Amino acid sequence: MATVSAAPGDRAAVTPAAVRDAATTLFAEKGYHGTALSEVAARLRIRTPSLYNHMSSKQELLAEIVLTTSQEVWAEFEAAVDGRDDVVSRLREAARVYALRHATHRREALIVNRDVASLDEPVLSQVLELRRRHERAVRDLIAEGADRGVLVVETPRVASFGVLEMCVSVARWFSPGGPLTAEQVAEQYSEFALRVAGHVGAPT
Amino acid sequence: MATVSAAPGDRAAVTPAAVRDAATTLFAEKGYHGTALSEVAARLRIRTPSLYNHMSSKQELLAEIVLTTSQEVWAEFEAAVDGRDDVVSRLREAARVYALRHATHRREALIVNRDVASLDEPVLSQVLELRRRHERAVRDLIAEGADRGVLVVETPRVASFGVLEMCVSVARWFSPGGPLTAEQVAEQYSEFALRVAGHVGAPT
DNA sequence: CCTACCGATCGGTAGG
DNA sequence: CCTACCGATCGGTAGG
Repeated sequence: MATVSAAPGDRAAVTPAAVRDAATTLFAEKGYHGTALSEVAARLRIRTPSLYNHMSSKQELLAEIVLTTSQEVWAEFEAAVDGRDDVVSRLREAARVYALRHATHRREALIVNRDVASLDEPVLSQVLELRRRHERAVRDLIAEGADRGVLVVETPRVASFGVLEMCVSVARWFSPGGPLTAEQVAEQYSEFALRVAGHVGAPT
Repeated sequence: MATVSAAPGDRAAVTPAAVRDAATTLFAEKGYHGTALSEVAARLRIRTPSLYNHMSSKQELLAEIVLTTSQEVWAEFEAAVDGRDDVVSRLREAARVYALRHATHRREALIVNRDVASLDEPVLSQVLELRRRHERAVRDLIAEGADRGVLVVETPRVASFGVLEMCVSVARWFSPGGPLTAEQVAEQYSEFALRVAGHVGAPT
């Protein structure tokens, strides 16, 4: 979805998805509070009040972007670990899909990490709950690996933050036009994750 | 410095440092554009126009916070690697001081990473130059270690972003009231950095 | 999809 | 350090 009808030189055909896409680009670039709805409208070549034919408020735009992203993150985690019994390969895949998402959905990732505190309730609580669930699942994975002796960490909680936040930060430096594809970066990061978690024999 | 005269129940004695400290807390919490100067003033129990006895603009507050922090990061890096010839111990110390800073200067770190794009020129360029210098220095460290065979990485650039951004993210989860001290976290993160960089024998 | 317009709030100044 | 006040801009509504 998305980007389709938000192309700079595009004509008419504004849709809710186009408004959301324009908002996503601008929120990612300038932040939620740093973006005026007049800028979103200008990007779509319409006047500010016309936006209200496609959305109900600025806050709703933010809520949709952040909640959808957070739900997808959790769904991708579940799909990644599903059917794998080896804790190391579960961690590897969890890190891979998380890093991959942050390379392929950079705008959404930047918004989630920058503007989550600007959300109104009840969406804020829903998003924080999804985030906690993901953090806990990764922490449990690392703790289990440590118990079984296949991972070596001092503090599972610290290692899980190290792993997760490292993946998140891909959104801050990755460029689709760069020398590496999103998949290649995700592959390297899944390896980094195992190294941070002290996977024996991980180097090389 | 700082926090001293910004205590909630405090009386009078507003200084430039107190204004900057109150702004640092609020910018970190709500973002630069999400913070009104009236909130900074309220925190100091004065009226908004009185702030102008201690600063010249909201933008100047941001510029001071971000530029000072960026300069300190570079100075700390130089001090950390100074006098060490072993590339592994240089990387370890660089990661340690960077992680330590992000545990001890959480507010400033959050502002730098969230609101750097809101800076006016010429400060924006100065800050980006300092950041590039730091990134390049760490990348060179990892590349040198790979050349000498003491580190094993696929792409030094990717590994250096992994290491640096992992350290940065300490600001997003560390709590001074938690079970670990800033120094203990920094120690674990310096170990993570060596693991990511494929330091042979790093696990355990 | 538009023009016209709203109250609220913003950063900042005047002038003491 | 204050009150009084400024122009600009914000998100959003009325009404077509």
